[in-house]
Amino acid sequence: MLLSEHQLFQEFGVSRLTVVAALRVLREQGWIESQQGKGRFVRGRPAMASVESNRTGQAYLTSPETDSPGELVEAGAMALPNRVAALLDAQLKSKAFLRRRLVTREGEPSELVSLWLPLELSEGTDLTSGEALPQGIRQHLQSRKGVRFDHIVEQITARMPTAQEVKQLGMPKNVPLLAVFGAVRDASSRPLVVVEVLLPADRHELEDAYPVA
Amino acid sequence: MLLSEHQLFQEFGVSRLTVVAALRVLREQGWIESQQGKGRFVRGRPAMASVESNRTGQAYLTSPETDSPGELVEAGAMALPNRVAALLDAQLKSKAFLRRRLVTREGEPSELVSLWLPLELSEGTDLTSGEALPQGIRQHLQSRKGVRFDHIVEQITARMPTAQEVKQLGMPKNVPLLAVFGAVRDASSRPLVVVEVLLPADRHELEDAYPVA
DNA sequence: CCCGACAGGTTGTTTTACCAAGTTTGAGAG
DNA sequence: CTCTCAAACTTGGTAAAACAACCTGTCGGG
Repeated sequence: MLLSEHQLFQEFGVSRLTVVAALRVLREQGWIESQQGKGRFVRGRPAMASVESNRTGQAYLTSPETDSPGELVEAGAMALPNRVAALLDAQLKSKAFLRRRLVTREGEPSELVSLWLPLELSEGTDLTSGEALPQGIRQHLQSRKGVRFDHIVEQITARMPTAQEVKQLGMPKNVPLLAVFGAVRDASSRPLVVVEVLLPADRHELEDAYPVA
Repeated sequence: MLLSEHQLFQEFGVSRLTVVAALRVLREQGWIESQQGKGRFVRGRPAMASVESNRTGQAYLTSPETDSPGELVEAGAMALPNRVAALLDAQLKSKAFLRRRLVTREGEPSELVSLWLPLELSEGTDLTSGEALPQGIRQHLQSRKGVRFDHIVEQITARMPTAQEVKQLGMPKNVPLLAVFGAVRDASSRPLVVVEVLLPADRHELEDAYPVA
């Protein structure tokens, strides 16, 4: 149990409102809980703090490409796969700019990361060049094109790899792939970019932590 | 741009602090943003509100079993698989209570949901009976055993199904399984329960939405 | 012995007042 | 015409005070 509001604002020489405002922050972050008439109690959440929340789609958009070694395997305008066209609200069989990188970890091919951009969003950016971006993709697009990332709709599926994917990723052909699609949207729900991450299931798994509602 | 604080508290006949408190809630929920000296501006997030956040582990713990038709295929003390033992901080090859249900949708087998409980947590609960629970699992355990769910660590993997799983789920044997492990913990990080959900990848995918940090 | 009223604690919420800090605008000096 | 600067707006934050709702123990009376 915590000290009462009265004790706290006397001890720290501030007003009651200030104490309440501070305790409200703690409550909203989940550290304490309060019961009217009884008091405030430490709930304790060093737990969630030690397990980082780790959303796959997010990571590839914020960290610079130069941080993870890899090789650009494709960059240019391509016809959209159906699923990506749906996520981008685009016509079936229409074209968009594709940038695909094979990321390597410890010298071995590890995952295949693809970025689809509508053509008008790719113009005037460094994404069309063959170089690795020294800046995060999110940072780059927000400053160059004036768009604002707001939220991500993430879909996770599993499927068997194609022959080409087996070759590129150097994986056994009877092992499934984890496929993560992240559709980035702005605040008015307009799709901006789609990221697809292909992970061989024998070498990767996804982990995330979240509070119970 | 919104009306200024001055205009708002005059119009609604409340104090300025009340207006500010209300606007703070809107800001924390992402609807508006405020700039000191300029004003408050609608940011607009009907988007995130329309896409429900949908965590797989969560769903199976809160909704009652009687809501989803299915059949109990296993209930009793079992030796723990290695991965589950690790998630429960238990000794390898130790035993725990297993409750496994085959959930059916539209008359067809759809997913396999397994619940592992340490033996001391299963005592005195209705989970050991063969009946479907009319209450959510979370509700049941919190009231019967006095434990409090705090957060979930979720791992997502893909693998090929075993022969038994192919038979139980009535799925093709060359289609991978999406496996979701949810380790439920209390506020001090002590593991309470592990849920495993097995989803045939040709019929299921996971979808979730989250704000860009 | 039991039970209800009451007092004194707690948090929840609002009001009024004041000052600080950032932005914009326009009047006046040059 | 241009520049400077002050005034008037905005949000951000604190102080002191009051009342409401809730919990818990104590002190009675039955």
